[in-house]
Amino acid sequence: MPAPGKATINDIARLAAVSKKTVSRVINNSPLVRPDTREKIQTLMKQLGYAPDPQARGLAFRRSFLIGLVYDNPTAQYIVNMQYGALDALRDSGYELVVHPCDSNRDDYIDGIRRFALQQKLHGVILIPRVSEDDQLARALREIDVRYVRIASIPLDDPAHMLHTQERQAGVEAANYLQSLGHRQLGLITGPHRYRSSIERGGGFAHGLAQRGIELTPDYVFEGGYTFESGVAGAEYLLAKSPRPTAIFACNDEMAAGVYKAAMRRGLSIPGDLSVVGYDDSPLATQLWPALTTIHSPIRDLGRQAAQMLLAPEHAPAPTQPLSVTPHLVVRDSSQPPPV
Amino acid sequence: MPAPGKATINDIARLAAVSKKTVSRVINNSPLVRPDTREKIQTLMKQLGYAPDPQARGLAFRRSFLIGLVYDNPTAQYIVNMQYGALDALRDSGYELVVHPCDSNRDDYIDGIRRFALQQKLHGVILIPRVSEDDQLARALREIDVRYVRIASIPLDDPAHMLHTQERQAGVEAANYLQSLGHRQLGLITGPHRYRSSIERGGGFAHGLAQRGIELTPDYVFEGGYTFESGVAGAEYLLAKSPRPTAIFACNDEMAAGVYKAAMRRGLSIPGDLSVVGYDDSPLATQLWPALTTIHSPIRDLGRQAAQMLLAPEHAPAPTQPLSVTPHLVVRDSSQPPPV
DNA sequence: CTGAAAGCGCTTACAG
DNA sequence: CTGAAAGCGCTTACAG
Repeated sequence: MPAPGKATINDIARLAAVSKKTVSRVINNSPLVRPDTREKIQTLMKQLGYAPDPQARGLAFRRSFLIGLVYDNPTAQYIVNMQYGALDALRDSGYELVVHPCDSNRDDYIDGIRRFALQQKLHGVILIPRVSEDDQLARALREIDVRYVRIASIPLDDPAHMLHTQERQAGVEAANYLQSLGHRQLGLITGPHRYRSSIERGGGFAHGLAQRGIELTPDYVFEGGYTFESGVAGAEYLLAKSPRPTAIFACNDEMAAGVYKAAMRRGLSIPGDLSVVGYDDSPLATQLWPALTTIHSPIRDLGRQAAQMLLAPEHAPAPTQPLSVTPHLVVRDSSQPPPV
Repeated sequence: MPAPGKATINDIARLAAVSKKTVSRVINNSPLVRPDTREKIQTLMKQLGYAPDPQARGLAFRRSFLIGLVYDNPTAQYIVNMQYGALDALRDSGYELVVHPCDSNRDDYIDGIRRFALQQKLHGVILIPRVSEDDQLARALREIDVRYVRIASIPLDDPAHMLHTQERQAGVEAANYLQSLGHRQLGLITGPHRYRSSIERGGGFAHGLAQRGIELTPDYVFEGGYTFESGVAGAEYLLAKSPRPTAIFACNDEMAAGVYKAAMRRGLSIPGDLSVVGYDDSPLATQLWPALTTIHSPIRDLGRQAAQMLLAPEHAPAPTQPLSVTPHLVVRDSSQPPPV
């Protein structure tokens, strides 16, 4: 009797009086096993606490049971939620999650990911913005025949490889909300233009306003860097304008926190003098005072869906439309109608 | 000529006109290879972009090249920094990092980790508070002969398995600092008593004050839950006392943010009326206004050291004293001498 | 210092 | 529906 957790396919085969090939069939859910044989084997596996060795299986299969999570530099909360989501889907699947941050500013970064995928014979890879926006990376993965899912704010790839975050739509929602409160003089602090998400969030906001007949002139738009300091700078800029905006939409919460600082320094009260809406619903949002109205994206769901897509059977029917996930506005205490 | 990244030990052996055992010796840095043979083989490996297959190696070695990172529920920033640190040490080592969150409130959680370690034949495991504080888990890992490193605020294990965070010392430093500013009436918001870190941080603070002749009476100590809301509650409690404390030490930044909220609601200015010191130096610390004075711990260094310990040669001399890492106070804008 | 044989724990390809 | 043989890409144990 082998030690618990140490049994091999040979132990099971011997005890079940079948060949190891039959045990293998049970492991791999082959239909070509008589029901009673299958049951006998499954019982035995449970009794011995048997789990097939992923390395041996991987060696024979010529690929591993590892999913890679590849990202450049999102916020900590984003990464962690994504990991939790992916792990939700991988639980009890026999697959494990290997984290692989990278620096997409290095011109050999794709090579690093290729080597990673090749050497570990990854089953698949989840790509998060902004690396997910890189078509060259996607092509490199296709070339070496590694499955991948790209999480992005626009449909950049086949539906089978895409998870769409609908950030533009969320920008529209922020615009509609502020308009409905009665704001007419708005300010926008975007992220860097090289981030597709920034363009979508800000673009959606401007579009939403335009739909309701409010013009957002370019001098009320400030390009930030998704950082606290750039939020401060953006707010300094916008709050010095005349007429002063009564509401500011910042394309992430960190910049929104910067807006708080600039407003407080000027003695402006939030939301009395200025409404602020952020994006991300980071932990910060509820820890600021007043609590921040912001856009919540179901990041964990994204991670779960991405992992599920990678685990789907090889020839499962591909969706005709990219799967997507819908962010929504969370109203807290940083927004109200403009002062009269 | 095999495709790049697809060569095997057999290709190398054939092209070098040696046996694959000799190639294996080069891979494993055996000294039993003639220098010129070694060099010929190494050149060939580089030319073909050869990297040994970790699964095949693992199968033969009876253990994998995976390091597990096991944690319950620390903050996102902590997890991510720990991961970056561990990956710093693993880079180009052939080892990969597999993340494994768990729920230490479930009574079968140790079993889950055991199965994970056993099935993946992990090379080693990094344990973060609070799972690192669980002796039963450590024992379980020892029983199945899996290497582990425990990161904790007190030396719970052999030096070879410990990384000591010196949180008590940091608590003392916070006390000394506030005392030196002239504060005599202090308040303390601790974390939950079931967290060892909370006891050390708070205990160090009280001890530091006592050393300088300042008594911290129990009614000026509030047991929080490391959450924002508990920080608010703690501050509500402390600020209602008479005499009112002129400074509060919160055992993490999230609770310190809660103190901000409570103070602002009461119309107290920070740091004019109340000094606040936090712990963690989370992103929040610089995004609050005023920026928070807090304790910075080199989490990434911790992760790096932990991984290095796991990679150390099997019979490397163990340290006689646990390795440790020293946090330090970062003074920002939330602290100043008490009002006169 | 080097190598031929056997084996790690699985699966593939084939046969029945 | 089931199995014997060969192989995945490495290392161990042994021999020289």
